[in-house]
Amino acid sequence: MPSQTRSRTSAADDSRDPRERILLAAGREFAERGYEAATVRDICTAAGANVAAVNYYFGDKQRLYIESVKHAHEARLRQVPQPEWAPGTPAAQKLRDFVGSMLDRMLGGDQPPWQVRLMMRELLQPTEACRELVEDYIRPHFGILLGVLDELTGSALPGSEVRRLGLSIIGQCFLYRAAGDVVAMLVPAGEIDAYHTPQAIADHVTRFTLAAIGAAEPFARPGLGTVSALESPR
Amino acid sequence: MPSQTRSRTSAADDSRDPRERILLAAGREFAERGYEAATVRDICTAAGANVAAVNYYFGDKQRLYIESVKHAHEARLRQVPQPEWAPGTPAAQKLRDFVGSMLDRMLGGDQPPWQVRLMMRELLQPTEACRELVEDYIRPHFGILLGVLDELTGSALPGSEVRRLGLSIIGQCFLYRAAGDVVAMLVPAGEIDAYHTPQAIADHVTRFTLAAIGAAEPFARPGLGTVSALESPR
DNA sequence: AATCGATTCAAACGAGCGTTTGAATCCGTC
DNA sequence: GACGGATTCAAACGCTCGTTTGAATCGATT
Repeated sequence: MPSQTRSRTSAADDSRDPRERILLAAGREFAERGYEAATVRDICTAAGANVAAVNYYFGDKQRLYIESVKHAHEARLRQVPQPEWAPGTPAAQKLRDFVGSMLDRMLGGDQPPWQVRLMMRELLQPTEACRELVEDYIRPHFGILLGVLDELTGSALPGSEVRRLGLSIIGQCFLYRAAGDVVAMLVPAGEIDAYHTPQAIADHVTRFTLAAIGAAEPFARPGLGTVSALESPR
Repeated sequence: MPSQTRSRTSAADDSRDPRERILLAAGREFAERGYEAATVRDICTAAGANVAAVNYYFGDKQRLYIESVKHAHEARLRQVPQPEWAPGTPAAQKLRDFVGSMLDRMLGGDQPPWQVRLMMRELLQPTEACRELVEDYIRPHFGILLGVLDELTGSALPGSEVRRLGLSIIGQCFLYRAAGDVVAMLVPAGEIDAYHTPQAIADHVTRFTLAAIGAAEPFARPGLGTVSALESPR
């Protein structure tokens, strides 16, 4: 008899280890449908394994979920390492690199988006796997960003302020990942391809941030005042 | 026999109309657990109604879901109308008002957060109810923001640029709503209450945006250059 | 070739789900 | 007070889910 009807999903599925195959299929399924809606039957079918394999290898569905989140997270870390900067790299360049790689990681087409989608679910509605994800993955990245911002502002700002700057940057990128469908509804049809690619967004976010910090020219020089103070023209 | 064991949830539940009660309970349940995990039995128990009431009034679970999303959306529109500005109000003031009311709507404690949470689910993983939500609720608000930004920049920027500015502002606020739990993990414990209240965030986002546009002082005046320039230490 | 633990399998179990049913109850109308 | 439609109810139906079971199969070791 044939070993199994495989070749159900992508090419990476003929991994020798069935445990690995199930983890992959589970990640995809959980990412696409969510924890409740995903069924172990569908996962096992996609992995070319028997229904009982989940319980044999992972105990139960919940542990499979946690393992698949970790697995996707580790795969992502391997795929997109943080950029290394030569000493003397301008801080503005570092910021552009950081934002660009973050957006690539979130939206980039060179890797399947389901891994990020799975992690996104965790961030939006934290379960058990979330804290681990934050400590291992998010916080170190956030720390790098804070370092760049601190350098960029000449260490003139208190930590709390730098953190808020960092969150402002992440928020701008995050919107495209989390609510990309809605963004696509809000801007004219042809504009997405021209002005909302990862590259274009990275340029915009970097320029926006540099201008706010005072390390680049502002977007406009309107004659309209602030709330109470007045601005000094060039 | 007693009419029913009510008083299960909040005070607004003794609405005379059972249909209304079910809609309210369904909104809360769907917001908290998601569509799949929420059960009509729990919803009906919370609403003080019989299980069959859902099918009697709404046909099936999916139609109940769509109705509850619409219901939450309409209630929100009634609760938080867009601020009106007297003629001559400075654009910077309008921006602050807009951001503040958006954050209040998203995070504010004066109204139950489950309505926004329910709508958030729709934005993140659009279903049938999403397009309607965008057209009726999101797009008009976005239009107001674009108007303020256009005024703020003296109509000097093309529409595509203004839209990206608008998305940058929304993204900064959106992060706190969608990933608030993670934000709380990333900043020191005591800092949330001091620097990440709706008021404080609104001030920060407004200042950040005004600085980027050139309508306020930048956050720092570092000697650090842009990408091509070089930085000079303090 | 026999052995034995590891793995795979088809089949079934029990629970919980959304939904249906048909009778009971309510309530305005005549 | 009898009628009749609207509403409520307890009970059950059919289905799918996660999980379990016990036998069949595999593969290295003796």
